Amino acid sequence: MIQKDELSQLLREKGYKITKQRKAVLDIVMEHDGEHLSSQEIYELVKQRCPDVGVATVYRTLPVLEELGYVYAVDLEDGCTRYELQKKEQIHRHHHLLCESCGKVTEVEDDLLDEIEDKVFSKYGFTIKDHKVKFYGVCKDCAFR
Amino acid sequence: MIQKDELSQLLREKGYKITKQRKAVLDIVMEHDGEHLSSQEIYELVKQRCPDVGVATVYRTLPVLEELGYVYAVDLEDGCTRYELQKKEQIHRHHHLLCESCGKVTEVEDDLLDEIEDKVFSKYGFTIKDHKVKFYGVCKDCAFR
DNA sequence: ATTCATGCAAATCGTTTGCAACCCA
DNA sequence: TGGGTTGCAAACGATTTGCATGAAT
Repeated sequence: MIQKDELSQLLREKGYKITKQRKAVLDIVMEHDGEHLSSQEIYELVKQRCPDVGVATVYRTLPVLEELGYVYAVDLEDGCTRYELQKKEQIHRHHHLLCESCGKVTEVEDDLLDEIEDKVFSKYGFTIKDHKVKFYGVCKDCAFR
Repeated sequence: MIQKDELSQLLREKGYKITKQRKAVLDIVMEHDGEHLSSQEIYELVKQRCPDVGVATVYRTLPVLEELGYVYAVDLEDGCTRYELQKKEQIHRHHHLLCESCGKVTEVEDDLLDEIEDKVFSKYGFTIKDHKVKFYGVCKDCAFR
């Protein structure tokens, strides 16, 4: 598939070697678009398909995929690192809504941070490349209980 | 001091007992206003003053102080939970700028999220109570290297 | 042939927990 | 008194590391 060739190329560009383990990890993450799998969960899914893959390899692969722009880490406050597929079209990652009542996590595609990012640059001289935004509150379903 | 009496009252209201350990932890955090001490660092500072305080107590106290509104946790991506003094006047906590070059952390007092918070409510029915915002990029000093 | 990547197991490290002793209310 | 709190040490769990083997270039 096209994706695979792209992965090979990106790996090559950064001086990384092309291995079946790296392809396997990317496959799993791509097949779970829209989810926030933890490193452990990714490991277990990879393991189902390639039983001879070790945990360490998965833990070493994820940051590589992040560097290549395939995934990014999210912290959903449950004590582990989770990863999401990075959509190509998006420059910035999206925001997350964390419901304090039911724990549900909702994605917000709207960015809307341009104003504050401009202000941050003019006031602090800080050039923003990316952001992580989490909102805490109560989701629609829980509001009526 | 006034603060101490206030702590006692808040603890009492929540059904917690007033102990010298809890006062000691709050003292340390208040004396380090503007810093982002890790739980471990807070423990060490408390320990200097009260050598008989255990780690577990500090780890159990910090979430209590957070519940009372004295502090809040920040994740500066270095593998540990850090705490900041919550300023009374502020409704929301402030944002953080993380320089990818020198690692410096800068605070941004401006909130400027009203627009997006309104939009999130009207679009998702999600009632926002608080937020955590981190910006990644390059600070002024590093921009010229 | 080199160099980097892997699997395994042991090691790390921040944080949590069980429990008997303790102390505040 | 009685139940929340504490200190200690052991337990935990996610992640990392050392190292010999194995695969990619």
